[in-house]
Amino acid sequence: MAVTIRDVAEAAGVSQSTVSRALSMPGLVNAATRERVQAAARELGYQPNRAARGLITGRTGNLGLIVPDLSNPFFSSVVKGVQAAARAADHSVFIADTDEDADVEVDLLRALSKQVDGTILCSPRAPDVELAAVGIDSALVLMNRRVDGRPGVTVDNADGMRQAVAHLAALGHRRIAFVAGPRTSWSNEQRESGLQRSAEASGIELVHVGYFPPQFEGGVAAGDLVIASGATAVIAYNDVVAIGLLSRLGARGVSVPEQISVVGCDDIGMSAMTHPPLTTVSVPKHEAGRAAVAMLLSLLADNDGASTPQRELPTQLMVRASTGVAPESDRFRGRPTKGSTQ
Amino acid sequence: MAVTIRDVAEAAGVSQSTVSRALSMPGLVNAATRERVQAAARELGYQPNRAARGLITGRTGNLGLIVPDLSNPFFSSVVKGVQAAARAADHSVFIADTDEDADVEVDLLRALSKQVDGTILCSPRAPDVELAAVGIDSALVLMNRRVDGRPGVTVDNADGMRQAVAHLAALGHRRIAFVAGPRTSWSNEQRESGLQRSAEASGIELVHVGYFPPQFEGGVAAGDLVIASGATAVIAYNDVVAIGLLSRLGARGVSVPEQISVVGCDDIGMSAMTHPPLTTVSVPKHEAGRAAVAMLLSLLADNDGASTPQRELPTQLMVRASTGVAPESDRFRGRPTKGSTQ
DNA sequence: ATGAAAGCGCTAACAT
DNA sequence: ATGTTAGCGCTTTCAT
Repeated sequence: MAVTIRDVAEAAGVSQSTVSRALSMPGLVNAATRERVQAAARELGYQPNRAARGLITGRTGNLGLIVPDLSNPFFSSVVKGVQAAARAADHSVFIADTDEDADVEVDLLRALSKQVDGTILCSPRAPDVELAAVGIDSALVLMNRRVDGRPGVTVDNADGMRQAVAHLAALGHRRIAFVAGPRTSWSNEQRESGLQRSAEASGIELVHVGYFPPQFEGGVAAGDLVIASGATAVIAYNDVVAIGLLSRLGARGVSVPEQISVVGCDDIGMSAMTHPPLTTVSVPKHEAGRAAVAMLLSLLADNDGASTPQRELPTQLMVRASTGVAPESDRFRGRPTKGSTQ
Repeated sequence: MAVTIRDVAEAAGVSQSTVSRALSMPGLVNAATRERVQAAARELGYQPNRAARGLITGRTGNLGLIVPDLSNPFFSSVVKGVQAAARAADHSVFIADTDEDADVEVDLLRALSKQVDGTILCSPRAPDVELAAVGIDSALVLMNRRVDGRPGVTVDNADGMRQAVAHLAALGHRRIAFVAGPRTSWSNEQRESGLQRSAEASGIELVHVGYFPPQFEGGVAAGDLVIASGATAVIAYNDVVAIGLLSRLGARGVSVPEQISVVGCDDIGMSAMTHPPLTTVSVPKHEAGRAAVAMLLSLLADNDGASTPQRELPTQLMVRASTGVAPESDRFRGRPTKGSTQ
């Protein structure tokens, strides 16, 4: 059996409560006894039983994190940020993956909420009304989503798109394609509308080539539509899609950035390593994760359930080699190429 | 306050113990009362408090999973398999990421072991002696590692390599490069030695181009060495590295598979979507995750701490377009190409 | 088959 | 400043 608070109390010659205080609220005990207790605890290798503590404090010391797809590097970065912040605050985190399924999302949220003090719901796909309504037993912080009445951490997607458009416009592009992500993604919506506004403001023609799964294959599938669109530049919902796009453009023999410039979003690690390296709107993933944890913990600290803090983090365009000066015409299109798989 | 067993007991007009039995060991109570209790529980939305239950049973209902790097799609697949199996058995899982750091690994294992019934340590990088020695409070199952005295789930890496070599040999390749993964990776060691044996047996010359981080950039870095090696085919430690390789080969203007054939390992989703699609040794990731959970749970069930079950899963070569007939000579090498970044 | 009672390890009043 | 006591919600003897 593991060593309990009682063993420590006996070893130190004090009562259980003193041990409890010496360990949790050191200020409340005499320095001498405190040290004696701490020494005994250390010597015996005492580790408080979290279940027992939780039973009385009503806190589990656990956080939940729900993401649409762990295999998307964007989310694994967020996970790492959350993990780090949680560990620093002596909390553990349950991670769940919804496989992009909005229904699973709410179910998981309900299930998790029994076992954690609070949950971070990252890039939820469920509709606003559901998110506003879910009755759960613990705190909830949204990430990459703004819903009235719910605290949340977001990034300035619209400004990222503005930067991207400004960059492409400066390079002479006048017709830009957009490969959208899931319709149910708030980030996609934000990016799409931000893009639209910026394009209008700069007199750029925007071609919406459709909604695609936010995965490599989404980009591959979109590639041919992008080529057919006649655009000289394309902005993808995220880097994973942009990389799929790069792959398909390569297969079709279209060279980047000579014939088409490509811009991604998120700045996942791999995007700096592709050929060519991907120009992308960088999102502070770790920081967003940390911010969400901080918000959750502060919510738990001052338990006035009414506050719904919001925090928006900046985005930053990273200019790399996948974007370049616009080609003078689109004469290259339609020329059969060696790499073509058709 | 949440609804407790006491509320259910009152509502059903029975004692707490009866409620407990009706819910946990339905066989022990009268069918009539059982239904009454279950109805009451359902009506009140009763959810047993896991902390309270854990306090008495000594089980938390939680599992731990430690992986080297969540952003590697291989591990996110494993995670998904583990999650699914755990959920099916009504367990939650704590996931931790070591960032490929062997020291963090053991620390995390110790920390986790206090809060879970058992832990799956996936692809550990720590040395055998440490793994054999760690004294922890809960069960441990290794994955992708075989250590005496520890239960584990592995895959037949050597056979996968044998299949790959046989495939390449049949295509006429006589000189094969190998891009190794981390020296501390057991899988790498298995793949390397399996490869060596198969190459010898088939009279193939094997060129070891060095050890690389198991990431996209590892493959990029290895690319030039592979080209310089004079090999007509290359086998990479895993798919992520192989994809980095593909990228670098493309940048250097070396065409795959015409000039060099490329084989990966793991069969991550993306590998079927690259250009060209990647021939790879498929590893049953989900199944391995499920198997590890099953092993862990069975270990927990019959708590005779002595048994150390081992399970090995098969691997399967997936032949795709990145491998082809060996070029007749290596005259292509050194020719400057448009794609070169040098 | 059911109930009463003890207690898992801990913290939080309440005493001293 | 420290000790005593009473539970947190549940399972599990032990009675009945």
